[in-house]
Amino acid sequence: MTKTDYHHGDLRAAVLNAAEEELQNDPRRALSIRALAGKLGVSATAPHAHFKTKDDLLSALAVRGFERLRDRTLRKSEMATDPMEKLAALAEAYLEFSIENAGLYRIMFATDADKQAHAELRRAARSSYAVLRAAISEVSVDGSETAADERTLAAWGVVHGFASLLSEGRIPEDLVSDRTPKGLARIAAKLVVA
Amino acid sequence: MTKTDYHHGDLRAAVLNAAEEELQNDPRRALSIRALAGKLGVSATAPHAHFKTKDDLLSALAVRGFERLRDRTLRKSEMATDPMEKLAALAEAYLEFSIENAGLYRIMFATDADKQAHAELRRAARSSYAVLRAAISEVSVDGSETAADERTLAAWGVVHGFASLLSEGRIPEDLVSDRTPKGLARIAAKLVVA
DNA sequence: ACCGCTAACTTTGCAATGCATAGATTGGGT
DNA sequence: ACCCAATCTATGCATTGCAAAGTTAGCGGT
Repeated sequence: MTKTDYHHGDLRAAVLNAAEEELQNDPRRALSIRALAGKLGVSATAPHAHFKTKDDLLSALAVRGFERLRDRTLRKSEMATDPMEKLAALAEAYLEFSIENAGLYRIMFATDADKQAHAELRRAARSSYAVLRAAISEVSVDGSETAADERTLAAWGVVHGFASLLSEGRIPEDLVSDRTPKGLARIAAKLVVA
Repeated sequence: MTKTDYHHGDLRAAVLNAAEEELQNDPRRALSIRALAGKLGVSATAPHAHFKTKDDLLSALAVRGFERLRDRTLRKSEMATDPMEKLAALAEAYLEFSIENAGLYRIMFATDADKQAHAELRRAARSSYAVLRAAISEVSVDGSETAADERTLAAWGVVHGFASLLSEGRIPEDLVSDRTPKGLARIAAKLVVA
């Protein structure tokens, strides 16, 4: 922070924080760089110094999201001892995250541009994946490596699918009674482990 | 078609077709009403008469998508007699659709706005769901109704999850050897039916 | 302490876009 | 034959992402 506020201090982080806040308030509304800048009291194009394009901003947000997702699932799964419980806890944490951070989650998996090009983003996504992979390995100690990989992919598929459908309100309430993260996680875990 | 081309004839359908074409050419590029209008040789705001907002256009596209998805999965699954084969065929058709119509698929499940408000869209999505539901029922004749519902949801979750991950290029190739629709469908079907 | 360099920020401008409004055109129903 | 409602055009406006050029200030070397 300087006396005059010509230099913001850490505008990059401030923009990311403001963006997340905006996503919390209105998860489905598209972000606007200019709006964020205005909210922070800087000129409309100031963020451009830190994010060359809007995709860069979205990618940076996605990286944050994957890191949080990893931390959260990891923390929650560590609380369980039984492998099966651990898997269920993982799925539950994943779904909770996708609900509570719906806006961020949407951006994480949005395919608007070539975000998959960002190395850092790939790494962050991988890191989240690894948590799930480890839990699966514990459950299926007898299976082969490729079987575990298939199971991991399937598990991610189910949970991610649930999360997607949930966020779009596309899980009919009359078909599944318990649409809470816990209930859906139970279904997913049962499916994977059986 | 009139002599003078003041009246286009069926601009609504033409816009939808042009949009789909655009999505084929560049599945991740955002649609532009004005660009579509230009492509069709009408004024920039002409489509506005048929689609009050852009969301209406996207919703109409999504409806088309769900109808095609339903037809395609239905046709493909009917070719199989064995219930298990039928399920696998369904999953495969679903994944094929999501790949070949990546742009349309993205819009179908994009949660940019309150598309879930459109009754017609909900009906179309339901219709797709029903096809899967029927196939699941055949597979698990012994289970209870709620079990079948859970399985259906899980099945949709897996397949939709795979499709999403696939479209985002987020299925690591070194983890799963066969990333084709057939290979992934096999994994999904195995998971659901086991 | 001074100076220059560079990153951070502002200003300005442009093009694309969605949308509203008002006006022109046309074909169909009465 | 006539009206009118649907369809399309013309115009204008606000928002947005982005580029280019200028301004400011912190920081390191001398």
